[in-house]
Amino acid sequence: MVELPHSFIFDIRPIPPFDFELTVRKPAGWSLFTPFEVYEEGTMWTATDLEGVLAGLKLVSEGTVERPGVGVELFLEESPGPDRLLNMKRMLAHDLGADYDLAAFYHFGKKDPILRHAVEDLKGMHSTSQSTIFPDALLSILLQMTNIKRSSQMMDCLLSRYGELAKFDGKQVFGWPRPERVARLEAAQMAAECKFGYRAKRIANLARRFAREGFPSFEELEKLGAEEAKRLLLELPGIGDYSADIINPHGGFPIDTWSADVFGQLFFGERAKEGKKGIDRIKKEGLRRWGKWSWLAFFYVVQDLGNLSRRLDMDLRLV
DNA sequence: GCGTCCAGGTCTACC
DNA sequence: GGTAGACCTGGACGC
Repeated sequence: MVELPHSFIFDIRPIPPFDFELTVRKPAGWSLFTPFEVYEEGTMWTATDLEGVLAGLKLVSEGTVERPGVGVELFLEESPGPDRLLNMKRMLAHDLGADYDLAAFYHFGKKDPILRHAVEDLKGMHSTSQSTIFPDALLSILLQMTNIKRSSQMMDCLLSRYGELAKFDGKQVFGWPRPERVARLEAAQMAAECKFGYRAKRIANLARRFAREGFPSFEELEKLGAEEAKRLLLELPGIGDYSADIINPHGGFPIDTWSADVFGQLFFGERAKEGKKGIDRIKKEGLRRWGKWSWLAFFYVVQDLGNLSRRLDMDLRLV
C-alpha cells in the first residue's frame, strides 16, 4: 500500500462540450483509469500514473456540458517541484481529453447516418487515456480469446495482486502494476495465481520488454505518424493488429469477433460471417467510411449501442 | 455429472 | 506472404 499524503487542489477547464459524467463513467462500463476506482454522487476517486509516479485523484464536476469545469485534488507520495506539478496538471488534462476539441468530429458525424445518432446521444463524451500505454497493453492481452466476464476476473486479479494500492482521502484504490514489478514475476506464478493461461507468458514478456527497453508514452506516440506508432506497437510481444488498434493514439478500427457482429449489422445488415475474412471486410468498410475519425466513430458507436438499437431498429446487444 | 465446444487474438511452423 | 493449428480456462450446452 502506498500512502499519498501530499495533496494539491486545482481546476481543469475542458474545451466544451465536455460531459463529466459520460467522460469519467463511459456508458459501456469502461473504466477511466482503473476498474477499482470509486464513484459516489458525482465524485470520482481513482489512481493513475503521472510523470512516472502513482497519483491518487479526486475529481468532481464544476460546471455544465457547455461551460465545463473539473475540480481536481491530486494526491502524491512526495511533493513535486513547481515545474513537475505544472506538467502533471497538463498531463491529467490531456488524459481526461479536456484539451481535445470535438467540433470537427461532430461536424463530420452529424452528416453520417449512423454517427449522427451517437454524437447526439453522447454529446460531450471525451475519449480518455493514460500517460503510459502499459495498462492498455495489459488489458488488450487479457481481452484475447475469452469472454468479457473472464477478462474482468483476470484484470481484477492482476491489479489486486500485483498493482499498487493507493491510499488517499479516506479511500483505497488499486492502480495498474508497473512493468518493473511484473517483470520480476514468473509467468508460471501468474498463471497459477490469476488463471491467465497462455496469456501469462505474453504478460511477462511484455513487462520485461518495457522494463528493459522502455517504450514511448501515449503523448510521444501521438507525435509520431499513425503508421510509425502502429509499427512500434506491433513490435511489442503479445500485441497484434487488434491490440495495436486499441492502443494506438492515432486510432484504428479495432474490430474483434464481438464488434464484428455489431458493425456487420450496421454496415451490411447482417452479423459477421467467414471468420477473419469477415472481420477484414468490416474493418475495411469502417476505415473507408470514417477515415481519420474511425477510432472516435468506433468509440461513440460502442458506447451508444442501447440507444442505437432503438433508433435503428436493430439488435446490437452483445451476443 | 460428464464431455465437448468455444470465446472481444497472437504466434509459429510450414508451404 | 499466406495460412492452419496451438494455446489456458471456465461457462454454456447437450446428453
